[in-house]
Amino acid sequence: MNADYAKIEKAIQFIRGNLQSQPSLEEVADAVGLSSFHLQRLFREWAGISPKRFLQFLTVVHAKQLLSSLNVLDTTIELGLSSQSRLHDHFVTLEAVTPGEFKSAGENVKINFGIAACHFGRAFIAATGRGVCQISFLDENQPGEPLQSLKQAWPNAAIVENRALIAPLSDSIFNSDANSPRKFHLQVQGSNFQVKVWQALLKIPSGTVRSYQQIAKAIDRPSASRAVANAIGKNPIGYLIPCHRVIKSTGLLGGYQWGMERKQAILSWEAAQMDLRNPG
DNA sequence: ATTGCCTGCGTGG
DNA sequence: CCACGCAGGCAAT
Repeated sequence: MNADYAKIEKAIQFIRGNLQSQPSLEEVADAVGLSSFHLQRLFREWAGISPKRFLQFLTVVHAKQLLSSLNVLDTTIELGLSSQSRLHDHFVTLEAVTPGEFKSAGENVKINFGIAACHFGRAFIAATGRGVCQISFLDENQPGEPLQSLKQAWPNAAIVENRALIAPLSDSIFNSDANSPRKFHLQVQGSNFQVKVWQALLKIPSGTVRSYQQIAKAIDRPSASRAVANAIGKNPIGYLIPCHRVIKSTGLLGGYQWGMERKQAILSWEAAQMDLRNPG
């Protein structure tokens, strides 16, 4: 299931680079190095829908629709009220610690970390006794980076690898099904502003997106879209804090610290799940 | 769909 | 306090 992601990523990369020419399935398959039949099957297994449908989710038009359909309802945003359309979302609580507080109180913390395969590549996951404190997707060119930033964020902690502990955790994060949502507790450090932003992200339902501007409004700092973007870029807990669900107001994706293809993949996958459940 | 100009704002020195 | 850089926005093309 995970080795597939590499292929998916390649396919997305190719499509993004050739948007204007609307590549056919065959061309995409060619670029990835698979037969079109194989690629078709791969998509179905990975996303649950046909490639054609999936590729629609990659377009700017689609993203714009998601943004504007929300605007019609309300732009000032009550984040998180669309609970009926919520699917495959986790219930996440967040415990925030300022860097200052951490310095005095946060010693003798033990952190377990591990790397596990998931739907979107390999994930680096770390947790204290109190909760998850980091989720990063592994860049195979910089495999040491996540551990490095973990150490930097928690300089006084005892950090140990514990695959046996992390593997089931990873499983429950990435493989929970819509009918049995899991509960997670997160432990993060950040400035007040950053924490506010991250909390706002938690209220974006799976399968939908918001613009940076909308998040800025939601935290009552309507002109701070840029600062919001910066804060989002520092999100230490990928996926569970769904920073991938924030895009530019133009419908373009904006950036992603773990790679644009991955952002696109996660968004499209979530859109696909939504689509499966709620066709038409 | 692409480019370039402009901006406000949190962050770190 | 100031300078910096940013995962943005918008208008012009």
